[in-house]
Amino acid sequence: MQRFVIHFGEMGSRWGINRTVGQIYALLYVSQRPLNADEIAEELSFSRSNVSMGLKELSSWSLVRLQHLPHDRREYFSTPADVWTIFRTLAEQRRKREIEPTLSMLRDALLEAPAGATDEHVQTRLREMHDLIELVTKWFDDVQRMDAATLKQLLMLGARVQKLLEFKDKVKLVASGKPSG
Amino acid sequence: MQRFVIHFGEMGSRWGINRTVGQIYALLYVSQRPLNADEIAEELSFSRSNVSMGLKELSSWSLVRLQHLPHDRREYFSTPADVWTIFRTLAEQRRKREIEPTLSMLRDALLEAPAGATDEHVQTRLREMHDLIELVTKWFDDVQRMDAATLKQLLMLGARVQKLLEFKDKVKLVASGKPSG
DNA sequence: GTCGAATTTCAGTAATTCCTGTAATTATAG
DNA sequence: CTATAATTACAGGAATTACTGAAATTCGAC
Repeated sequence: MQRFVIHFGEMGSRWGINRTVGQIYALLYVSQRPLNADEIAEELSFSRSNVSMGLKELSSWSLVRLQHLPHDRREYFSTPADVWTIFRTLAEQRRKREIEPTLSMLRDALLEAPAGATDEHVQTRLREMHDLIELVTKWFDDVQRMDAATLKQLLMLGARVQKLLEFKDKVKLVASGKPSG
Repeated sequence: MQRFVIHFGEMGSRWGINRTVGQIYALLYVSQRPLNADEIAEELSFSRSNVSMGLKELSSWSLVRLQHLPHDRREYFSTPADVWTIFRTLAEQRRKREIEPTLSMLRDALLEAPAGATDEHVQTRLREMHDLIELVTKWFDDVQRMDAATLKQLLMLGARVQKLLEFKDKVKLVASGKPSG
């Protein structure tokens, strides 16, 4: 557990979230029961206020759940029990914070009238990036709506999905009366 | 172009790569021809040595290509023309630097003998995370080997892949002689 | 080999980000 | 409403990261 928490803290810093936040999340993730801020501060030897900031950050990412225990007015925090839920939340939030702003910046830039050959080339490149991001994001969005079981099935299919795609094409060709190649 | 470069710089800092590196990459991405370090330094108003460091960083991620022009001993840098190539490289590198270390940390932790109920719960959680990451990574790996056209087809299929999966199951049932549900 | 242009290294400084303690705020039990 | 536990905001210092200029190194032409 020690190692896991520390590793997560380090990974966090490679990622734009800071060490503290990473460690808090890791601790909540492995904890058997919800923890309050004092317990977290104690366990990780962070100041109480640092923990408060970290929890606020995690809340803003919708990555932690806040709950109250009977006869205790302190706030207790936990992570979802299901890793898939965590995965989805993470993807959704990153999309909202990083992908969407980038897409709208690209769209804006593409609306401007190009002034010369250089501008035109720039716009071509921007459009390529825009289209790629949009395609990948849309797909992700679609896939995310699937229930966990279907999603898992799709993932486990792996590269064999290619066979399935080829098969589908064949069926289509047959149905439309064309000879299969 | 201005805006694109600046946006990329800011996005970079949310990401663990610094502003300078982000901007250099963005500039190379939209540039019509390879640029040398002096040109980059000039265009972005960074010091020559900062650019050198940035390019080194980008090289270590295999994100830029180095080439020489005839009768010019300076080094010229460019990005791949194809956005899909960039996408793949990025995914591959992040996997190597972030996913693999995490996976091996998890595996190590899972090999340890649990000392008590708490440890057992921790290991359960770690295993859940390990399995998820491994599944997603393996899938990504598979998919990455596909040619661009197949990949694009798969992405464009989006959620309709679910239909395809259901169809596949039906075919299997029929083939094995069971009645379809 | 020597020369000189191009690149990199590195030490020091600037800038940013992180973290803490204290003070202020909020919320609830009585 | 009051008392007090719990949480949060924030200023300032600590730590980290980014950036620069100068010196060192590399590299190719001659």
